[in-house]
Amino acid sequence: MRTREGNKEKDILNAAVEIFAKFGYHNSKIYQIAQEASVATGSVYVYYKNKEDLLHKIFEMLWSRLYIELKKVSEITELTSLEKLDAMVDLYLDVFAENPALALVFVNEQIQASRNQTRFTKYYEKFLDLAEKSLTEGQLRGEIIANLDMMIYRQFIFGALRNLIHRWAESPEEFSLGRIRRNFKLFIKNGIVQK
Amino acid sequence: MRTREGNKEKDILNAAVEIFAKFGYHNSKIYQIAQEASVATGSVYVYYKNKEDLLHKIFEMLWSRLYIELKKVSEITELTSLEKLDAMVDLYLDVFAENPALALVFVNEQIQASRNQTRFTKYYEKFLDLAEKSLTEGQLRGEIIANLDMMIYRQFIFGALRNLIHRWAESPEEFSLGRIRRNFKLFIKNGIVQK
Amino acid sequence: MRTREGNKEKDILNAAVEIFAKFGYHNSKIYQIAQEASVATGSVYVYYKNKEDLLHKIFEMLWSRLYIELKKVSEITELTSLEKLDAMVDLYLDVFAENPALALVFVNEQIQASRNQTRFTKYYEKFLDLAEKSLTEGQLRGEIIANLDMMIYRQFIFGALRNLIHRWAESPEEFSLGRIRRNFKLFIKNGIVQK
Amino acid sequence: MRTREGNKEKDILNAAVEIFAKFGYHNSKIYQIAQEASVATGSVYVYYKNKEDLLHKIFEMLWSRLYIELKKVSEITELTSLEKLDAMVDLYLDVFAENPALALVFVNEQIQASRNQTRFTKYYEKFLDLAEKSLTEGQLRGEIIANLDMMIYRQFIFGALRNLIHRWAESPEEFSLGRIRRNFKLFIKNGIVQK
DNA sequence: AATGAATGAGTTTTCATTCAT
DNA sequence: TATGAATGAAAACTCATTCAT
Repeated sequence: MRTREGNKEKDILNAAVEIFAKFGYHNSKIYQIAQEASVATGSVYVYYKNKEDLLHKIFEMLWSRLYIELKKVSEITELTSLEKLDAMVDLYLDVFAENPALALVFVNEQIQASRNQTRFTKYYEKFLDLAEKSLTEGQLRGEIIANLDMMIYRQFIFGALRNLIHRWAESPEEFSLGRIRRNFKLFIKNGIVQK
Repeated sequence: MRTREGNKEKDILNAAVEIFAKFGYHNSKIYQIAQEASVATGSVYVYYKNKEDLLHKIFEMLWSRLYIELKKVSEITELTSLEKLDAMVDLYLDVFAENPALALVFVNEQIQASRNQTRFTKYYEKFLDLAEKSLTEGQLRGEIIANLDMMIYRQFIFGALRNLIHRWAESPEEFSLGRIRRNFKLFIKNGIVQK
Repeated sequence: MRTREGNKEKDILNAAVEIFAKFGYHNSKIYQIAQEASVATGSVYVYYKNKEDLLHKIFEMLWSRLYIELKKVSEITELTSLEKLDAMVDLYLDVFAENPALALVFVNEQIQASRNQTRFTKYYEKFLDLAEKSLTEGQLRGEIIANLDMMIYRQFIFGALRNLIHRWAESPEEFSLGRIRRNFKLFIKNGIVQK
Repeated sequence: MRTREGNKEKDILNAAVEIFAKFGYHNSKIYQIAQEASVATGSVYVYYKNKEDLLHKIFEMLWSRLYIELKKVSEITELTSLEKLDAMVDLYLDVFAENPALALVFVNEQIQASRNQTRFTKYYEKFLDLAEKSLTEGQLRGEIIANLDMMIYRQFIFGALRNLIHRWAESPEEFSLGRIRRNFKLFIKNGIVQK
């Protein structure tokens, strides 16, 4: 619970992030969110249509941020495709860095958020498409192996990154973001085989 | 004693897997599971304490199978550590290969299954520990790079694998297991950089 | 649970007395009674129509015993009416003396037993009627005060006796039957005023 | 805030008294109570934790009233101990006089109310202790026989009174409170023996 | 007669959502 | 807007009773 200047709509969404992160979407009660936001239960419904809407708004906010950032990165022409890949990992981690609760909701409730709602699948695909584009450029330039199964690869790195963020959000002291950042970039590029 | 034509206990568990996979744990109703298993609602409670127990039994069955298989693989002395890593990926995929619904439950409900239940976290850690052991051997033999952050790496591959299984379970025709199998092994070992 | 020679019907009824005494009628489960009687759940229904029937049979057995004993006492012509009153108290206590569990069921479940069943009210009235007859004789003989409101008085002593039996059944070491017997007889006859 | 025309909390408790009196605690359904109180089923749970809580609140209210009244009586120094005893009988009857349903619940559900709850046993004991104190004073002043087994006696009169209240509540026209009041006081003090 | 697995009607309780103020 | 009391639909779970063997 926080003292606030008066942006109830934002307060409620932040509260929802905290509560969803703590108990999971289905175990969270609207009155808990209201309490966390220091508003009355009914006020939640002034700003949000229903419980599901809260979750959707969280994902919407998140995906649009991710997409905007990614767009920026993908448009920096000075970067090699491998540098772009690194930059994408960074932006991804940066979005969550300030807010572990948000990371937990993102990781744990993605399935629930997608149910009855194809919007996020699209966002998600758009995001991966953009990432893929950079990689394809890298192949043309000979920086990346030519016979890369992109469809598998993008799910590969996305899953790996998601799981590491999950670990970090659960125990930030054990899995520091810096350590994740450094190693992740190595793994996806070079693998682990001793040459 | 009434007839017991089939194995109701098993039927109910299989039905639960189907229903959980389709709707998610929280959106699944006991009567749906009963119906799917062609038994009365009350019969579910003859064999299982409650809804959560159903989920736990599914995970128990799964993890014990995974662990047994992994143990076997890790004890084959003839394999190099990289071959072992491949074998582990295979066994993991093989467990789910016959049952996409099971894969979906495993991937989507892990968090719910762990709540109020530390048992599975242990299984999971035991599994990763065993995998890690093989990798450490590989480092000693010079097959794997020495400066590998194992703690990050094991979460890296586990997350990647989980996500790929998820994609496959959702659309097996798009993401065939063979394709996943082949590419995954390449990625984790060699990365994607053109040398 | 006991080992028995083979009178299942009786075993089940005794088991019901124990379980009803321990948990109360409504909190008792048929399977508990079956277990206590070392029979299968279904066997209870071989001998008794349903749960309520068990309770009715217990009360039936009890009231018929009480009534038979009372009849005997009331027919002993050598006794004064005050001696008869004492004898009645004794027979009442004697019926329960050997079986505290039975006493508890009798005291606690009387209301439930009477619901949907007027039979016991009749027994009960018959019992009190017979007791009343002895008292009326006593009035004629001048042993008992003439202006006694019998209708109130009989409920008075019945309630008092019931409560004392209850106390005894709950903690026999604190409220011994002998002590109850002795004092009860004094109270109903002489009161407590110092003359 | 929605209108609160009456006092719903009190309405529900009163409704519970009526329904419990009519059907018994275990045969009463929450929706019956809600209906009797003209509220929705869920509203019962706004004011009371669960069904058992309703019963507890009834007993709490009752015992505290009884105890307060008793305290008052016991502190009137002008009364002899026998007069105090009479006054106690009066207060006891007065509490129920206006509400037969309450009397029935008090008499019939005491055992259920005590289960999982020692609070009421304490109230009950405190009540009897206070009554006992008055009697002991009477013994010192020579108003009451010295060799009175108080432990038995207090259970004796309590049981008798309870049963008479029960009869009255069931059929007030047959057992008028006035008649009970008058006779009860005679019985406990003087017994029935013609001197 | 005896069994105990199977049944499903019946009830409590929860909680997202509404709405009068 | 903001409130929070009131709602009632929905679901998990219980357990007396049945019945095929």
